[in-house]
Amino acid sequence: MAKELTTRAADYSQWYNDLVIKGGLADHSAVRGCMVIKPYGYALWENMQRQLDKMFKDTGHENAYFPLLIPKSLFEAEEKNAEGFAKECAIVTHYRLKTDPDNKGKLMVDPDAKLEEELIIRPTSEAVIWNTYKGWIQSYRDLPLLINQWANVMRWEMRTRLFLRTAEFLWQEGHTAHATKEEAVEEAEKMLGVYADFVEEYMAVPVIRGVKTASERFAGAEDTYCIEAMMQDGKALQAGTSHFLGQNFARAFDVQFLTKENKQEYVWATSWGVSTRLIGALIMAHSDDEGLIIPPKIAPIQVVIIPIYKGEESKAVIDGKVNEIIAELKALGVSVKYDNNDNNRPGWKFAEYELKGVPVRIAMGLRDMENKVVEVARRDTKEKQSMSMDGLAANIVALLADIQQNIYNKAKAFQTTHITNADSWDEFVKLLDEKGGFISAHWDGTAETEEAIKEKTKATIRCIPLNNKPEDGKCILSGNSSGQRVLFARAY
RNA sequence: CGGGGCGUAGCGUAGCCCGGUUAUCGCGCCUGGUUUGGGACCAGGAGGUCGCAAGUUCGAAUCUUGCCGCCCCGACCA
Repeated sequence: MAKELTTRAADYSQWYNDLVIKGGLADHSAVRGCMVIKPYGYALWENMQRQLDKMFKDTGHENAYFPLLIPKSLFEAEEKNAEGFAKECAIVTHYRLKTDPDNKGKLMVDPDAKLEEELIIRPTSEAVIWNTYKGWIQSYRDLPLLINQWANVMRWEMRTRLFLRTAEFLWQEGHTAHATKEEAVEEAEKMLGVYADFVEEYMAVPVIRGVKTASERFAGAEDTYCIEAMMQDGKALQAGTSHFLGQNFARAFDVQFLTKENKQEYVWATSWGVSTRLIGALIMAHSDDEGLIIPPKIAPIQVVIIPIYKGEESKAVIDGKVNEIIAELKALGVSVKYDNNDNNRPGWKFAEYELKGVPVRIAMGLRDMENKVVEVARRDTKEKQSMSMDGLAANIVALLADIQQNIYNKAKAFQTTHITNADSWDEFVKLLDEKGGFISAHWDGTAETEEAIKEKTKATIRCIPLNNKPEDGKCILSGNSSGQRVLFARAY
């Protein structure tokens, strides 16, 4: 890599960009703040998508699709939500171009084709979805309504970063309607659990489950639950959110239902989402200076096989044996790539697949064939070992599981050593500047103090952990009494 | 949106301050050959609106102005 893993912001950004681009995941695009996701990156997203989708369906949700464009009048219906997103909307104002009479070969916006009402390119779909739900919900029998959408959204962010904050990004957004408050809160918490399970089990990134403070809440929500992950430079990243929306959207879009008792009531709502930002989290949590490290459970390629041969004849012999191995691996559900491309030499391939983060590499030459072994290298530790061809596939499956666990353990150890208690202001500031990570500290619960801390240190309250234990203490800034610690960090 | 940097072949770049033959080098690409256990070597070859536009000049990659785009830092960000 061009730059080494470091915590200096500019160098870390360079390191991160190199990983994304050289790892073959994505490119910068010529369109402001957008990116091109390359086939390898998209395959990774598809694997994540497939697993998440399964988990959503296992919890009773169905997929649907809603429009990209939202009429301004709909968008502004829920005031807080509209206000929260107003600053970062792209807006469609015209529907036609025409040739420019003053500029040959160029096109201009046709002033006669101005829309009467502007259309907002969705930054999130609550408005258009709740406007639709109004027509779908009449009775308690229509509830709960549990729907998810896979879509792209656009937010005109001032500053963009590959995968972490692009102007256009891919995500899923779940939008549910319930008859009771309790059921909606339960749904929001349940989906947060689904996210946490996915990110920890499949992406091997440990997370803190928590709830946001009022000032960090989603625009239009009553409560925002989140999972927070720790990156290798000591900054936190919000990896997913789940919101209890109360009856805010139901009131804004007049979504009422008749109860068993024949009473009109507003429904209770949730929304929840994760995006391609998860790929950014994956990269920054695991990768090293040699390139990406992708956990086996979501890796587009789990095993790459590289033949080492001299001349066409030996290549044919090795091809034959490798095809047997591939068949055995595939039978056990392992995704394999055999790179017998003659254009690149083995050393080049070794480096290439390390950059791409392929978990296991098998190399086989004539020497190995004679001894009935292969050379197996694991990406996470870079260890190499000789493995017998007898029972190879089963051993590879076991190795993949071991790698998955090891990647998680390493990230977990990093997270654990980067949650530090601070009991005084000086300690708090020193930790932020010298160590980073999550800092567990007492806070008096006021928005003023939270804002003041952010102002002084750029650290925000990432969350109040769900499993928090009550503990008496004094706020690190104001000195007022506090009943529990909260997690602070500088964040992406 | 403020500050900084950059834009020259597919990628990375030299040249620019101080204007002057045919625009430099590396990687990649094409052809042939030798190679292949950690990013091979030799020989030959192809590839350029120097981001766009206007201006200054006998002459502009180089100077001036405007515009466009990208990256980094900050502000902003559920």
